[in-house]
Amino acid sequence: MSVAQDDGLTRRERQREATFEEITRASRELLGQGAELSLRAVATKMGMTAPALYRYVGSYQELVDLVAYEIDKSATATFAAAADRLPTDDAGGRLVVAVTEFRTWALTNPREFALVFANPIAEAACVRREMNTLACSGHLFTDLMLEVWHQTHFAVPTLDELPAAIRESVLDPLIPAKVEKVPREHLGLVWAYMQGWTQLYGVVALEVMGHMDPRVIESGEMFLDVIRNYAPRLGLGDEMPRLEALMRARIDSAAESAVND
Amino acid sequence: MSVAQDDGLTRRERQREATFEEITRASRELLGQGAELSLRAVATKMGMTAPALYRYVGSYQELVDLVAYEIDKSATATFAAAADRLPTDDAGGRLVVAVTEFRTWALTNPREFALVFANPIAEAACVRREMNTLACSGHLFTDLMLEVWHQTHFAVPTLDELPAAIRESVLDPLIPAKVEKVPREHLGLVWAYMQGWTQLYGVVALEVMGHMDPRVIESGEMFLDVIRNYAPRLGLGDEMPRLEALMRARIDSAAESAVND
DNA sequence: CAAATTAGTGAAGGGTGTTAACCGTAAACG
DNA sequence: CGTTTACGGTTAACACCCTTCACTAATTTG
Repeated sequence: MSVAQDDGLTRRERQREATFEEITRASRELLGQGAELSLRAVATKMGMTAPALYRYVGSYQELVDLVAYEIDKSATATFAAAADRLPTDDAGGRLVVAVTEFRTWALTNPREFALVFANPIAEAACVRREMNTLACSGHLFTDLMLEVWHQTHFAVPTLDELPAAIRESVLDPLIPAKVEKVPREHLGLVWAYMQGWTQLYGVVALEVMGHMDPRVIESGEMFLDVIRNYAPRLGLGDEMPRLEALMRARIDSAAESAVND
Repeated sequence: MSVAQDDGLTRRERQREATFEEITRASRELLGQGAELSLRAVATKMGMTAPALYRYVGSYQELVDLVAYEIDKSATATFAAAADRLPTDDAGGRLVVAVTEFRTWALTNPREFALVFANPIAEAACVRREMNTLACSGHLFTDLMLEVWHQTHFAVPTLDELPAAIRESVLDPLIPAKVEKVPREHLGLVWAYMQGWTQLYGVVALEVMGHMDPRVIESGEMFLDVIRNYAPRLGLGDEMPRLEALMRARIDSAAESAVND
């Protein structure tokens, strides 16, 4: 027996899946309440003993990777939700609202951010189950930028304008962007995406790590400045005043809800 | 007695100073050979036992802060040395060469970089002895940028053009830049510096953390692109071809010496 | 029903930071 | 000068940490 239930999973498999879910849940609770992420703490929080966790993860690092992936997935969902509060014909608005949400999330959950985006070890190990489930924040931002390109048709460099190393990279991108729909002559779009990600990651990481005047961080002006300077490359220069208003609204409302925590 | 020697330090104080020096030396050796930085490891490397270190640092975190500060100091010296290989009248060259050296150092010593620039805890604790010895990489880059401004007199926003939060921050800067010599109406320079630091930190941190296509990192094109896009704000737009050649030379020579390690 | 896989246990080894009690020796004081 | 203090080190111990091993009870499988 054990052939199937309604979802094709045997009873044990379902239980195992539930345990995985509980592991990430317990881990995120720990992280959220400022505690260290440790095998023992997670295990005891689940009413288990530490060695038992080795039935599910091969090492401590694997646990970290697992929850990092799960955090990325759920955080990305909130970014997407923010974008979806705007109509689909406002690609620029959707993009800036999503990146603003990214910044707010990072500043509110610095440990989670560090785990996912500043963990030098995690990287290559992003290979548990449904890695191909197109979650991962990267996908979202590339998709939103692609939407913008479809609407503004901003200029992208041609392939032979690109440096050789970049050309290689955009022709065979590692970070799986949805480039299948992009015609080959417009693949410079991927380069624009890399530039944008660099800008976004840079300012957010700097703010989260705190290597900047706290007053500047709190105001969000540096973040806005970076976006403001980058937006023209996406053909959003004219729209910037409206987009900036959108972002400021979200920054302020985030600051408000931060005071009553 | 014990009043003085030639340097006003008593024998014990000199010995203590030497021990501090040995602590940072041992720590950096450990870091350099890929080991973890731990109190025990440092102690045994010095022929001591772990609790003895508590006569010098109050906690593990304090040890980390100590070596972070020392690393920053010595790394900054190498950046300055790179700049000093160019004549003083080439302020632009000196700046781009220094930041290129910064990037190379970061990629070559990722652990050290993470310790100094991605340690969320270190920050406020940067207060051991000669913190006021104007080392800290921040000082160097502000000085080099100030040189550039003296030569190109690039445009900086006036105080009332700045957002309120930024105005406060440049009028009373936390990161102690050499702003005493800057007349009040040109204090927008500090804002330009903050922007530049954001750009530099962003791309370098992204490269070090590895959240980018390795081929792009290896080529250095993203780093060059960031500098290229920022340079015009410093009045270095016309000089960019020459400056880019300078940087490429340093990037390539660094890549060469990396293959035979 | 018997066999095999699974998910858990407890004990143990080796690592970490940290505190406490103790002890020579070098400096400071009368 | 001798006495006292303070400094710089020790060992022992505690409380964590990751990890492995041997073992057991239950569940699935043939």
